[in-house]
Amino acid sequence: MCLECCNQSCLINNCTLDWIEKISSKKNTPHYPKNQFIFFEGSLVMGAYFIKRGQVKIISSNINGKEQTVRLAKEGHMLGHTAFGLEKYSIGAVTLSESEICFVDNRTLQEAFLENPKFTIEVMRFYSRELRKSEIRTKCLAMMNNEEKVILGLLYIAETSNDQNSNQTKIYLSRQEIAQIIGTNSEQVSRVISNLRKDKLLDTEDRTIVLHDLEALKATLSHYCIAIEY
Amino acid sequence: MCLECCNQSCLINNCTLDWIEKISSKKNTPHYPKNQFIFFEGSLVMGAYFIKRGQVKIISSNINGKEQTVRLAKEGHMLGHTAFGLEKYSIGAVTLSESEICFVDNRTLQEAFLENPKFTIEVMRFYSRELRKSEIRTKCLAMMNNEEKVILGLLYIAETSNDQNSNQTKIYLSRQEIAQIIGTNSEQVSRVISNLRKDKLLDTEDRTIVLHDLEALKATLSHYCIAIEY
DNA sequence: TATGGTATCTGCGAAATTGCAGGATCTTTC
DNA sequence: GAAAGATCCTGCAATTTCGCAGATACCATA
Repeated sequence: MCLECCNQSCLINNCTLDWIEKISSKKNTPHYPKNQFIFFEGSLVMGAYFIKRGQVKIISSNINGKEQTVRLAKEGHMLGHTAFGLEKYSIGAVTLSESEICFVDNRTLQEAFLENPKFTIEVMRFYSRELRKSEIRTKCLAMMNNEEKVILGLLYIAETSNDQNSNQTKIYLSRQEIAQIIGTNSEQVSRVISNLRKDKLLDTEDRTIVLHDLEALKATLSHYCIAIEY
Repeated sequence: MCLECCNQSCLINNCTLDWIEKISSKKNTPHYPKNQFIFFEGSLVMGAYFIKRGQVKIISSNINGKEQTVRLAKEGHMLGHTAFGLEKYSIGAVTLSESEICFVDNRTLQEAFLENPKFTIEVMRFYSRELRKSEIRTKCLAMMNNEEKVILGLLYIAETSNDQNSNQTKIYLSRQEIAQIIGTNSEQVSRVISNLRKDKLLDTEDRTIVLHDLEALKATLSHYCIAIEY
C-alpha cells in the first residue's frame, strides 16, 4: 500500500489521496536480488518503475556487447519512462543491490498525469534535475583525466547509495562496474584506487572501498565547480 | 502573438487558447545576434526560454574558463528551466546563429503548468527525451575514439541545425566550437575533417563544412546502435 | 587592393591511456 | 580446509591523444 510506504521521497506521493489509492491497487512491487535486470534494451515499454528501496544502474551497450553505465538511481527515483512515446527501451536497467521496485502500467500513469498536476510537475522537475546532472556529468567526463574521473565515479556512487548515514561510505561495486560508470577500464580504476589509498584519501577492506572523508575527495575536483551535485 | 507564431513545434501550443493568449501577452521575444549570451552560469533564474528560431548551445565551464558544450538546441526547444527549483543557473546558453527566443517568467509558467495538464505532460516528455539523448551521448563520448567523436559531433550539429531541408547540410561552426561539443581540441577536429575529406565523406568550402551524405556518416557509427537520434 | 589579425592545417615530440600478461588475493564450491 | 575460479593489482610496451609551433589560408578593415 502506497499510503503506508516507508519511502517518503516517492513521486507518487504528489497525487491526491484517491489517486494514491488507485495506483496502489494497480501497481505491483517485486523484490529484486542483486544484479537482476529490471528491463532490457529493446524490450517493450509497458509502464514505469518507481524505486522503493535499493540501487540501480541504467546501461547502454554497443554492438559488441560493451556496456556503459549512463546513470545511477536510488530510492525515490523513477525509471523506464525515459522511453515515453517510444515503443521500446533504448536503455536497460540492472539492480546493483537487493531492491524493491514498484511497477505502474502506462495507462494508469497517463490518467494520473492528466488528473494530478502536482504529480506531473514533480515528475517534470525530476527529469529536469536528472538532465542537469547528466549534462554536468558530460562535462566532467569530457574534461577530466583518469584519476579525476575515478574520484567523480566514487562520489557519484556514494551519492546514489542508500547507507550514506554514517561517516563511512562503503562501495561494493567491482572495479569493472566502476570503470563502466566513468568510461574507462578496470586496470585504470585499480591503479587510481591504489594511489588514493597511498594518499590516505580512502581505505579498502578486501575488495570493498571505504570512503572516510567525502569532503577531501570533493576538494580534489573543485576546479570543475560542481559543488551542488554529482 | 503566439497564436500567429510560425513555429508549430513550440511547447506552448499545448496550452488552452485562453492560456496561449495569456502567455502571449506576458512573454517577450528579443532578437539575438550570433554568439550572444541568453543567460550566464551563476545568474538568477527568472523564467524559461522557448526557441522560436535559431540554434543555441548550452555550455558549462570549469574554473579556468575552459568551456564544454553539453547540449545543442533549436526551434521548439525549451531552455533555462533545467535549473527549476534552483536560484541560479548551473549552465549558460549562447546563440550559434541569429535567433528569436521567447522569455516567459517563472510565475506565469508555474500557473500555466498547474492549469494545463497537457502542456505540463509535453514539457515532461521533452525533458525525458532530452535526458535519453544526453545519456546516449554520454555513452558515445565514453566509448568512441577521436574520429568517431568528431563524426558524432557533426551529425549532432546537423540534427539540431535549421536548414536540413536540402541534401547538403552546411556547418558554420569553428573547429574550436566543434571540439567543445565532443570534448577534444581544435587540432584533432582539423585532422579528422581532413581525413574525412580525403575519404569523400564530406566537403569543405573555405571554413564551412558541407555534409553531402548523412547516411554514409551515420553508417560509420553503426557499431554503437544509435539509429534513432543523435 | 593591401595589411594585420585570426582560424586552420599539419608535423612532431611529450604525455596519457590502453591492453596484455603474470602474480597475488579473495571467493566459491566441494 | 583444499582446490578451482574469479577478481584485483601492477609492470611494460603499444597506441592514442595532446599541445606546441610554424606554415598557410581566410576575413575584416582601411
